[in-house]
Amino acid sequence: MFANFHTMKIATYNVNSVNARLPILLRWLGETQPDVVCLQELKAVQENFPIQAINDIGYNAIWQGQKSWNGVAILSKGYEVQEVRRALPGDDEDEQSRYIEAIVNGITIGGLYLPNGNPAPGPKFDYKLGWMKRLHAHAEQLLKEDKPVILTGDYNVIPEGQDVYKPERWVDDALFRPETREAFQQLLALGYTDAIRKLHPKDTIYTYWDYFRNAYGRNAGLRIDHFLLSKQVGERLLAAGVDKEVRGWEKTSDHAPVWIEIKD
DNA sequence: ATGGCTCCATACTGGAGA
Repeated sequence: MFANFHTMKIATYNVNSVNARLPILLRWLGETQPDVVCLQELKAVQENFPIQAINDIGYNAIWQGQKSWNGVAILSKGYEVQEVRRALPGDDEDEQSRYIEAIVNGITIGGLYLPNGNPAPGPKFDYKLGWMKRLHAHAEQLLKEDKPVILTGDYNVIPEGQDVYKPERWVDDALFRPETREAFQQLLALGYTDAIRKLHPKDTIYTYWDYFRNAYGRNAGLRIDHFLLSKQVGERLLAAGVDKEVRGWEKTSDHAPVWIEIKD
């Protein structure tokens, strides 16, 4: 007999402007039908989020916009998106829209857009490390609640050398510096699992290719969009991957969507 | 080491991204 269970598909996608990317976003959602989606880099103020077009294909959403940059959203088809917070705790002065959290089908889902941090060292790198410290504290707090947790989005962290096409070129970059990688490892040490690496420990897997020099055609990429799963979710993990072909579409983002499937 | 490309802003140029 086969086990009788349903699956739930959760995706993350840095769209690099939700309005510039709307045709591609709608096409990808229509083709892949994820149950839950976290979006980053909306690059739209709150009232310019294309909620009508998203509702029209069956998704509901919560989002936190910002003028020009940043912006995050959580979408779902078939589940209520129960908002928990729309900022990362720990700094009331931080006005950048980089974190949103909801309970969806009993799972706490944090959608995040971690700061880039370049140039490093400097104030932007300090902001990145401070943000990671706040994320660590919040990630630890979430584990104390009796709910499964998924923290997903654009981490702007290259975890290891195998996650970048030429690691020696990135040693001084904010995405790959020792402080950044150490902070990411400290998140995992709390008890979170890197879903892609758990299921594909040796594969070369990228989620981002820059717009320059035919980076996608040469597969000169980075793995910087991640799924961190609490133990309760990690035990339910069935599959994880990257919708790499979307990066090859016309007028596409520099990131590709990343997804997991879990038992429901 | 640099620049290549794409997006937004009140725009014919600059900042940010990674």
